Amino acid sequence: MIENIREPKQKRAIEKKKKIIKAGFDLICKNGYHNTNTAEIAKEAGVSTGIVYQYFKDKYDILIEGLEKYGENIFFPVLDNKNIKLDKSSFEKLLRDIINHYISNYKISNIAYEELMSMVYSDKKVAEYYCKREIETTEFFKTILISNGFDKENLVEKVHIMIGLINNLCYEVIYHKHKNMNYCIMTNLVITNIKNLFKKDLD
Amino acid sequence: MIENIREPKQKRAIEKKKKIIKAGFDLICKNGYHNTNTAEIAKEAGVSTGIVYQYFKDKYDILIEGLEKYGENIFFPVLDNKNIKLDKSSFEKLLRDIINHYISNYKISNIAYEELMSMVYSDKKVAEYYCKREIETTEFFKTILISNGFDKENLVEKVHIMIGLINNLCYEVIYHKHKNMNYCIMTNLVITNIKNLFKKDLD
Amino acid sequence: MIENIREPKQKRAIEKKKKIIKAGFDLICKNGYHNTNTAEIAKEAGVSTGIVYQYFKDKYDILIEGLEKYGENIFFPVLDNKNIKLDKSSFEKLLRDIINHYISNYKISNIAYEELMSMVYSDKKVAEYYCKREIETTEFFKTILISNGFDKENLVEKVHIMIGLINNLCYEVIYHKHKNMNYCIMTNLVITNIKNLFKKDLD
Amino acid sequence: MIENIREPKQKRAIEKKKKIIKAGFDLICKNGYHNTNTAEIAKEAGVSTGIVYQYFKDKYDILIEGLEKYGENIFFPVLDNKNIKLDKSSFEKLLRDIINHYISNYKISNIAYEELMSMVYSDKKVAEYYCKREIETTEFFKTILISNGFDKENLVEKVHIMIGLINNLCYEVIYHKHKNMNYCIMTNLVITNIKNLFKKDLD
DNA sequence: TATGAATGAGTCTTCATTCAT
DNA sequence: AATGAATGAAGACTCATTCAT
Repeated sequence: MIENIREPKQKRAIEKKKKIIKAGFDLICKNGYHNTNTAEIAKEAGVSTGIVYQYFKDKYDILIEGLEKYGENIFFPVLDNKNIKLDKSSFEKLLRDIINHYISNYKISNIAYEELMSMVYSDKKVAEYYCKREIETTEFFKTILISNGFDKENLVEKVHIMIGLINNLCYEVIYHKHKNMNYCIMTNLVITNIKNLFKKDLD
Repeated sequence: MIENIREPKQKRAIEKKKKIIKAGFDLICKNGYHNTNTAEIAKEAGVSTGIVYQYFKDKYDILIEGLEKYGENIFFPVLDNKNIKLDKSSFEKLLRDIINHYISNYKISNIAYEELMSMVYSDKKVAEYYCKREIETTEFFKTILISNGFDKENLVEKVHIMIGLINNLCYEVIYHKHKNMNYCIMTNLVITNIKNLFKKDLD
Repeated sequence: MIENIREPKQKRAIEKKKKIIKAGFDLICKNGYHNTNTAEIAKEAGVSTGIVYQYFKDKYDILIEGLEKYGENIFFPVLDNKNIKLDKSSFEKLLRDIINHYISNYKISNIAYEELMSMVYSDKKVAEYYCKREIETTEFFKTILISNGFDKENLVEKVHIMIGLINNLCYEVIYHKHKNMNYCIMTNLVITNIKNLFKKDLD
Repeated sequence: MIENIREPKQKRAIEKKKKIIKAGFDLICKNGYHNTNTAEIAKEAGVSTGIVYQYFKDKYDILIEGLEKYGENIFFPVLDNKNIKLDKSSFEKLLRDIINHYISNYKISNIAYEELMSMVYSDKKVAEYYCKREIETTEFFKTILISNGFDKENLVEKVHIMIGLINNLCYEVIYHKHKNMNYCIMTNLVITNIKNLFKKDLD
């Protein structure tokens, strides 16, 4: 078989491809991969069903491209580098900012988050993407902490734990699956916990 | 409409129903819900497709019954109550036991775990089941800790964080998605972390 | 193949067969032949599914036996012979009695009537039964009229037309599919019409 | 949910849709709704099963569209307006023309007629269609009669009875379920009967 | 006689993908 | 480059009937 997938060169064609990615990714995030069919995607994108298969190998391909393009906002929301100012006294402030940032991002895209998390556990490429984002995030925090004089020893492990704690917390706050939990207290506990991880660096 | 679902009364029939649940749940856990069809389930269980629909409303129903029956081994593996001995000096030992127990259980059923976690994020009833198990586990630890004199204040929140930490750790150990991580160190960090949570109780 | 259908001899067995006929016929009349399954029939009759096939060749057989047993009340409701008194002056009264009798019978079993009429047009045996009832009814009226001195000439044809007129009228009255029709006038017209048929006999 | 039914735009596609309606309606009329499956319809129409569901919601939809398209020839066959000339002396001639027209039409489509009549009694939409046709026919005759100076009083009722008489007669002639009936005499009786209905107008 | 468990062919419907224009 | 028509395999579910006990 010849490789039939075309990379659009013309401006209008590029726009079209983008529209398909957006429409497909949005629908999948909203209704799930299995509940979204290509006809819907084409309709939502305002194109014919046939054209979809000139730009994408298959339905799955749309998801993956969509993920690459929009996934950043959904898994481990990126922080604005410039706003991060960190010294020992402002560490707690930073943590609270991160938590708030995550929560407000998750709130916006919580349906997408659930649908994609589902695929993290069932699809290899989505899992890889999630992992990549996690590593990027880890690296990001590592860099910041190192440049602020934190000890490099076991830093990856500490950051990983930190991210896990934050993620768990935020997920709980957004979906509050457990009725009898006080999120204010939980947040404080998590922050204390993280500060304990970096005790040496903060003293 | 008539209620078509029959509860088998004969011994052999009850066995057959169990076989269907087992076959269905196993296949779903192995290949995913969408990649498992009723014909396969029937074949694997050694029955006809028709009988499946006499004992179950639909394919989904098989999953849910399977989950109720076998889910305990997959989400938050249950600990043998009798082996738990806890005083302040043995707290760390307990944590290590839990972690090892979780890891060895997850190792056995890691494919099932991933497939079901996928549904935790996409299916309401599976999500509810997961949540139920989480609450049961939380209650279990709460009870133990209280009966050993731990302070009740914020105990739910602390245990929840503890479980989150353990889960994250074990997941990472099993799947080690991140190459450059030292699990021994991570384990120690997590244990220290948890001990810090209960600092007051352990002094 | 051996003929497996058993004619029940024991009293209890005969009762059972009757129950199946009643349950089956009732359900078919209520929900239609295709929307009634044997499991329902068995359940409604309070017997097992297996036993059904010892008394009946198949589902269809139940319908036919039911029809033989209960059809009289549904197609061309039978008149009480003894109450019929007819002389020339009371002919109109008789017609009105018949019409009222038909209407009150159809009212009771109108759902059954529709379901069975449906089968009159699609099933050979039901059609035959309907036809048989029509002939019986024709004969019944013929006999009465003859014994009251009506002319035998073309009597079958006249009675057939009469029955058609009455049936149409009653059907319309029960279901009144047409909004703008005055049934009182229609009834009078039909009666006049029938009296015209037998003009010679009534003068 | 997206609206999945497509209205074909290309010429060939429109043809195909028509073919499906024709094939489906013909098969249903021949074998009955329940004895016709979509695969057969598709095969008869020379298309794939998939395309059927792009043009029709379901099998039932095919029937209804077929009915709208071809039902006129089956229930209450339409008369050619231009050929109808009516004055008092030609009334009987008109009646005989109608009867002959009905009989020759019914002869052609008698199997269809029976299958559809079956549905008139079991299916709501088919019943509605039948009723609509009956009303249209009533209106048609009303208009003609009025324009020829017939009295408007009770005209709907009279025409309804007339149509019933004709229908009954023609049905009997086609299917002659009763062996010992003289159709020539019956026809004459029916015509006399109808003329009696409009006695005032014809004098 | 009786039960109810078991069968499996049959049906409608969906949808990713390809094709003709 | 684009359309939308067409494909057909696959899947969930039903139910009349038979079988084992």
